[in-house]
Amino acid sequence: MAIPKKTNSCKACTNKSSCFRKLTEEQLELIDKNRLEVSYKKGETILKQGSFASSILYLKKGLLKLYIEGKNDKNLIISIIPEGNLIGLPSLYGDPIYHYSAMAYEDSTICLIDIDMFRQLSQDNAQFSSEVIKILNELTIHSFDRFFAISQKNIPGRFADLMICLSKSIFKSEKFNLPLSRKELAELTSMSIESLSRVIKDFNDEKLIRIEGKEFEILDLKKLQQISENG
Amino acid sequence: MAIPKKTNSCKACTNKSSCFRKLTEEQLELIDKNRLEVSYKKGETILKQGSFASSILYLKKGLLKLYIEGKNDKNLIISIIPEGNLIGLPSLYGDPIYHYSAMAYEDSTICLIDIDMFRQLSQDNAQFSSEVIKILNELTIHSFDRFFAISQKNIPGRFADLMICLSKSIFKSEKFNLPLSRKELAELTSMSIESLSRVIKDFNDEKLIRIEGKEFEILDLKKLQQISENG
DNA sequence: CAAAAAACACGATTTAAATCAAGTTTTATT
DNA sequence: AATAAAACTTGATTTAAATCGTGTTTTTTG
Repeated sequence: MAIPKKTNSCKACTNKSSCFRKLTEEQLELIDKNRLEVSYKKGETILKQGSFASSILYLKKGLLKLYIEGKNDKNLIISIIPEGNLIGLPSLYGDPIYHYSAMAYEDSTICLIDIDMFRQLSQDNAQFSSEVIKILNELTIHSFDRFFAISQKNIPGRFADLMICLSKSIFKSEKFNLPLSRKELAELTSMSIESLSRVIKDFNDEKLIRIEGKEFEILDLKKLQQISENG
Repeated sequence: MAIPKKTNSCKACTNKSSCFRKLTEEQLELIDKNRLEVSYKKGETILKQGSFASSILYLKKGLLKLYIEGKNDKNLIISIIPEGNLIGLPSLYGDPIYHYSAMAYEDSTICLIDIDMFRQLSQDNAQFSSEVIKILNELTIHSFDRFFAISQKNIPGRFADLMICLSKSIFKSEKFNLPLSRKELAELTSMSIESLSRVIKDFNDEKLIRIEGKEFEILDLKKLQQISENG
C-alpha cells in the first residue's frame, strides 16, 4: 500500500459514481476534504473479507476483483469492478464488516471515504440514498445472473457468458486487453485451468473469439450468445 | 389469486418487517390505507420475473421461494422467504421490473404496497431508507453465501449447508416441517432428485438427521457443520 | 375406494469435467 | 544471456454426479 496522497478534486473527477452526482457542492467538498487516496500495485489486496468496514472505497483508476474466500484456496469471484465504481456498499448498514475481499488486477487508485460520513450523507440526502440503493440493486441483480450462469450452465456456456459480459459490461468494446492469468479466468468461471485452456482453444478454432495471450476479441457474438443460451 | 381483503392493521401487525418500525404512525397508516391483502394457495405464482414492478410485497403469513427462471425448466432458487419479509426490494430503484419469480410453498398472505408510495417513504424518512438498505444488504450477503456453497461444495456439503440454514435462519429450531417436494429440495441445492434422495438416505443412516416425509430434525449439528466445511 | 398419476427410492450406466501427467512457452531472476 | 520458475497447453485417466431404468410408495382424482 502506497503513501496516501491526493490528486485532483472530487468535483473534477470525471468518472465519479452516479450517487456522487446527487450530492450538493458542499457535500461533495466534505467528501473531498476527508477522503484519502491510495495506490495499489497489481496483485495487492485492497480489502480483506471479515475485517472491520471503516470505509466505502471508490475505484478511481484500475481494475479489481471482489471475491469470497473459502477454505483450501476455494475462492469465488463475485464481480469484476472497473473504474468509477464503489466497493463495500453491502457493509454500509447492517453487519459492519466487509463480506468480500478485493484484489487489484492492475495498478489501481482508490479513494477511501469514511463510512460514517457516507452514512451521514445518506441520511441527509434522500436522492443520494436512493442512488445508493440503485447501485446496490444493480450489484445484486448482476450477481444473480452470475449465480445462475455458474450453477446452471456448462463450460462453453459459462465461458461464452464471461466473454459477453466482459465485452458488454466491463470494457464496452468487442476488443479488450484483460490482464488476468488463466488461473484467474478459471476462478471467474468456476472451472479448472485445464478446462479453461481447452474452451479457449475450441472457441479460437471455431473463430468465435480471437485470444492471443491477454488480447481478447469477440468475432461471432451471435454464436456466443447462442452457446450462452443453450449451455 | 383470491379476492383482496384486509385483516387487522399494519400497526397491530406483530411480525412486520424491521423497516416499518422506523415509520411514523402517520406513515404507517398511509401504508395501511393503501395496501391490498391477497391470499395465495400453495403452489401459486406470486411474482413473475420480467413483469412490471408495481408493488413491494410483504409476506404476512406463509412460506415462499424466490427463484430465477432459466431455459428448459432450469430454475435457480435465490432464497426461501419466511413470513415477516419483504419481496421485490431489488426493483425499488433501478430497472422497474421484477428480477425473480416467487412461488408459495404453502398457503400465504401477502400485502401489496404501491412501489411509488414505498419510494416516497424512503425519500421522506431517512431511517426507513437505511433500514431498507440494511435489508437489501442482508439479502445480498445471504445470496453470496448460497452462491459460494452451490458453486464450490460437493453434494453432502451442499445438503448439510441447507439443513443448517433451514434450522438456524428459517425455522429457528432443530425440528421443522418443510412442505417441499424432493424436486424442490433438489432445485434448492442444485442437484438431481436422485442425488438428493441418496444424500438424505446417507444422512439418515449416519444419524446426522432424521427425515420422515416432510418432518426434519437435526440430530448431529457438529458433524453437519464439519461436512459443510469440508464439502 | 379404486384407479391413475405423481413422487420417491435405489441400483446400473453414462458423461461432463476434474485430475493427473508430461511437454512447451513465457516470465522472472541471477 | 543463461537458468530457474511460473504459466500455459494438450492428451490420458479418473471421478463425482447426472441420467437411465425399474420398482415402490404416496397422493390425487373420478
